[in-house]
Amino acid sequence: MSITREKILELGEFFIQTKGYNAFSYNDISKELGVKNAAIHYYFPTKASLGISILKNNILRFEEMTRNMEILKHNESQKLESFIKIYVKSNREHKICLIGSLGSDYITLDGSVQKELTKMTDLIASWLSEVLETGREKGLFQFKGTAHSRALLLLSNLMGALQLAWITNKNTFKTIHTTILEELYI
Amino acid sequence: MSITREKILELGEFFIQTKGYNAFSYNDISKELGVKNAAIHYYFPTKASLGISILKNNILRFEEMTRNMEILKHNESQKLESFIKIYVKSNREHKICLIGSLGSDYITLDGSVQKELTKMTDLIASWLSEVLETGREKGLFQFKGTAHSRALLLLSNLMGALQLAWITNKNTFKTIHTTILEELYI
DNA sequence: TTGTTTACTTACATGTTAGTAAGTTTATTT
DNA sequence: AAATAAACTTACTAACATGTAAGTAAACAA
Repeated sequence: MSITREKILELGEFFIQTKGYNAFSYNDISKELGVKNAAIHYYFPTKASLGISILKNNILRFEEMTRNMEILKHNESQKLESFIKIYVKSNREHKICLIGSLGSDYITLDGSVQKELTKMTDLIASWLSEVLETGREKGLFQFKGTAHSRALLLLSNLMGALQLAWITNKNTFKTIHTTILEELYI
Repeated sequence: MSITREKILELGEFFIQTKGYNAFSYNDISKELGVKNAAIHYYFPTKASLGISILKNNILRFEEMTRNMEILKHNESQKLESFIKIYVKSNREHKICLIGSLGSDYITLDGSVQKELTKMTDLIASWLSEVLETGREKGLFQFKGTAHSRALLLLSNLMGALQLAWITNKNTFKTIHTTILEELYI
């Protein structure tokens, strides 16, 4: 409910997606916010607590998004494209995926943050899996293997594509994005 | 030629692939090696210089590997599988890909390290692209789109899969790995 | 044998990090 | 009007980071 708290979460997420978890500090956030270092500790006593809150926030937003898709009666193609749009937006904003960023720092994360990251990843993979399976049954998509393995393939692809785009710049992300869809649609 | 120098490079690479570039310190290396901090600075004055040397080393090893494949007259399937084997090994050793690890820290890297990382990535993508194209012409592989876009897709997939495997543990990597090959082979 | 180079160590400078304790201001409740 | 709670700041600590300067012991070269 606090506006400062919300801004801290927003900035923390931004820094994870740009500099990475281990490269950003409470000072980066406090400077940007125009408060002192200790003010961030007031809301999030430890960096792990901030990490957890950012992830919990993302889980809630993801659940809200998928709930809305059901209400708006999106079909599986629309659902998948909405999901991919998140990555297209990240790429435009020169950010990488939260999962990808925290994933590559996994070992250095506090166990509590690791747990939340795993939870979020499992949630997304499960949802994707269901969308792919239903879409295939309806004849919207075509692919070999299980929907779950396809979901993991897609997720790792989007994650990796954002990172590759940083290194090679150009339109690497769009190239990969297009190739994924070309293969999936009948 | 120096054995200490070689060991520093080895340890630096190991730490990048496990803890990440920003999470490991010269102290991590010196402790492991049984020398003092300043000894690392003797060989690599700055962390960026160490990063560059690790990447240059990897480029040399990659070029040697691909050269050997030509000499041993490997076909494109064998070439591709040798490449993928690097990732299978990384997964077994609980390491992520150098490109993926440094890629997600890209913004925080010194420009000189960024440049070397881009060079290495372009080299690998180009080689992969050629293998895929020739393999397709020979009827070994099947895929839509350009070989270059397929190469980027494959690379981002392998990169992402290693990171996802850390988060979800289980046999995520093998699942993705199998799915990639199923799709590529005729 | 003397000088130089190699491969370090000791010791330190400087900055940054996560985190804490105690105090202050402002708003809200009793 | 007094007490309390929220939202901070000030001021600090301990640890660790990258990096440097100066010294040293051993090997090697002239």
